[in-house]
Amino acid sequence: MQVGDSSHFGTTVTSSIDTKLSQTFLLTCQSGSMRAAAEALGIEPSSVSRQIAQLEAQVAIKLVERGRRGVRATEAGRLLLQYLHSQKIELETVMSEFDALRGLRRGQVDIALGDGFISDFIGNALAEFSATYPGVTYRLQSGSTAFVEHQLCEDLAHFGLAYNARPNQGLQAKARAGQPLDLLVAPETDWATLPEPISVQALGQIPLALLLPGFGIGALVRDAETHHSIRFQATVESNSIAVLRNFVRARMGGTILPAFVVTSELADGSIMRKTIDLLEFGAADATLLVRPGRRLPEIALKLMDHLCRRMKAMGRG
Amino acid sequence: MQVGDSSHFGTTVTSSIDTKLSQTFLLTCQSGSMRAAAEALGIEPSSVSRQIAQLEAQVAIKLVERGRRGVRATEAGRLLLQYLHSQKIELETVMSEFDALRGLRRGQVDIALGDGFISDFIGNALAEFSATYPGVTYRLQSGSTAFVEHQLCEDLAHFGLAYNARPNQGLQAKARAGQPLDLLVAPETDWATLPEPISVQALGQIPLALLLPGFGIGALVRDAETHHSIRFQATVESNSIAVLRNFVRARMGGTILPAFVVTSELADGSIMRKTIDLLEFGAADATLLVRPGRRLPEIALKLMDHLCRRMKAMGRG
DNA sequence: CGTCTGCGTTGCATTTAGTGCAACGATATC
DNA sequence: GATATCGTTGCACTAAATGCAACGCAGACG
Repeated sequence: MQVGDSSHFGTTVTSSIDTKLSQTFLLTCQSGSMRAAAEALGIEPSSVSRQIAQLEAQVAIKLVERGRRGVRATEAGRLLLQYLHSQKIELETVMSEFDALRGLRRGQVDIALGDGFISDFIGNALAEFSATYPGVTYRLQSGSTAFVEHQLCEDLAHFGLAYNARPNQGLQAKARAGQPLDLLVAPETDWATLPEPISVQALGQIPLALLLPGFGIGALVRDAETHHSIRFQATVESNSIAVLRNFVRARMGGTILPAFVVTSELADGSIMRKTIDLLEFGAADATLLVRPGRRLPEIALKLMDHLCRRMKAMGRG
Repeated sequence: MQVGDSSHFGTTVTSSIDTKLSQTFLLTCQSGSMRAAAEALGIEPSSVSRQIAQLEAQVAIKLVERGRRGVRATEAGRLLLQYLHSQKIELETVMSEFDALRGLRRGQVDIALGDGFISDFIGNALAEFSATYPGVTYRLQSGSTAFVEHQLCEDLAHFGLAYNARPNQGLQAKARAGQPLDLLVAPETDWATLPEPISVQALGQIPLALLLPGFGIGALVRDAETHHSIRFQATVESNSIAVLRNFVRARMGGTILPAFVVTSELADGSIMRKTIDLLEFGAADATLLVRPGRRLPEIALKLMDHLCRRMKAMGRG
């Protein structure tokens, strides 16, 4: 029995877990295989294997089951993952307090974006915000609405913006802006003189630039086509909002988008909006989602506040 | 503005803090200077300096103020220390759950021991417990009662054993065993026939082996000398309980100790105890202390339970 | 039934980063 | 103002982490 001896133990007791090892372990469990984690980390699979083996030796318990298609966390591994997650949350809190100490001159905000068009919205809203807080890094990940919800539930993003999101899971809508899909056309064209609301039949006569069905908006438009048994003239299909915008400004036809995407063009008069006589287009909205109970960095809160105000300002304008 | 890029940042954003660096930082703040931390870690002061500088670079904020006599944590440093402490607590929880998974075949219990004599008590009580749970490591640190309290308040020990502890601070006494200081003598000697309780005058006639004043018990005895204006015959003074015990068994005289120190000798009849007619000797007790609210590893709880039962069993025996 | 593809693991040569040593600069104390 | 103590920096060196290649293993497929 050893008394007052803190340096010598049976096998080597770790009073703490090495960060590099645990991060590798975390990424491996998330990606499901060592090779995937290795690629993500830009290192060799052998290093991942050794790091995990070393981590297991330190905690003296098996953390992953080596299976046929990759690895799966053991009971102990799940415990450790849970711990690492809580660590990450706590560390974020500390880091945000550091940001506050620095006078908000540094920091990072993770945002999950629904459908591609929102990135344009962010491009505008964020540009303003970024001017106020230079030095802040924004990590934007875009994907489907389901992707946004997943990112939030896993605490991989501080908040998210999604189109037509229903707060099904443990998510809360901080702000919801009615964002009907309108017809956007150039003012000098004949389409600009059509009486509002634009009927479905009239819409069918206009050459349109539409988003691909992979996007929520694109899918919504296609749904309308089938439900009302009409066929739009899709002159252009794209995955880029910029393409649609240029299509309109070139007077080649119209497009169907939420108005806020072209805020600046509406302001300077280069594009005008016209309401469409379709219930499903009018009910669409954009939602700012958060996971309740999560403590966010100060900058993230400020940015959220900024976005909320902006969304409410243009809510139904 | 970067979208979907998570690998490239301004200066290098750390989503987590390197363990080695943070541990060095922690130890440096605790010990008050880099050189002290370096000695404790068995490395050079230059390494400590570099590690802290590196940590500060990673979080991009000054963590310590370099002063004349060592270093002091800055505001940010204190935040980080607080974080590291909570990390340690959470990690201990995880580790204890690992222990549970292993079926309690491994683990570590940190114990703070008041005055040296307690280490003998542990040596006995722990021997039994250790037989039931082999593979468990016990980290025993002994010092003054104040030292024990400090260790507990800083969560450096799971529980503590102290002599004459008053739960002044946020500490709780899990068990308290009356442990009066008795006169211990060999049965075959004349002193064994003295009538109980032994008077102070009679005590003055007996050659005694006493603990050095550095120990709580030793100090208690010396206090009694001054308060009652008597003088004991201190034939032997030592910092070792074993020396005192052997002194008695060699029939050289008596000693003043709590009876539980010589449990086995009392049982086999090689030493006998005699009550002393002194209020301050009778009121002394041993206390098992914990900091309420701290979640302890399962093994620590089991050992505490074991000790509590043992203490109560011999409480006044 | 053998091949083939994916996985994790191991041995060895190389590179990287961490360390020790020594000298230096700064700062309170006497 | 001399001095002792502490943190910092430059440089040579050592130890640890990595990359590369080959291997063992299990399921998929012809």
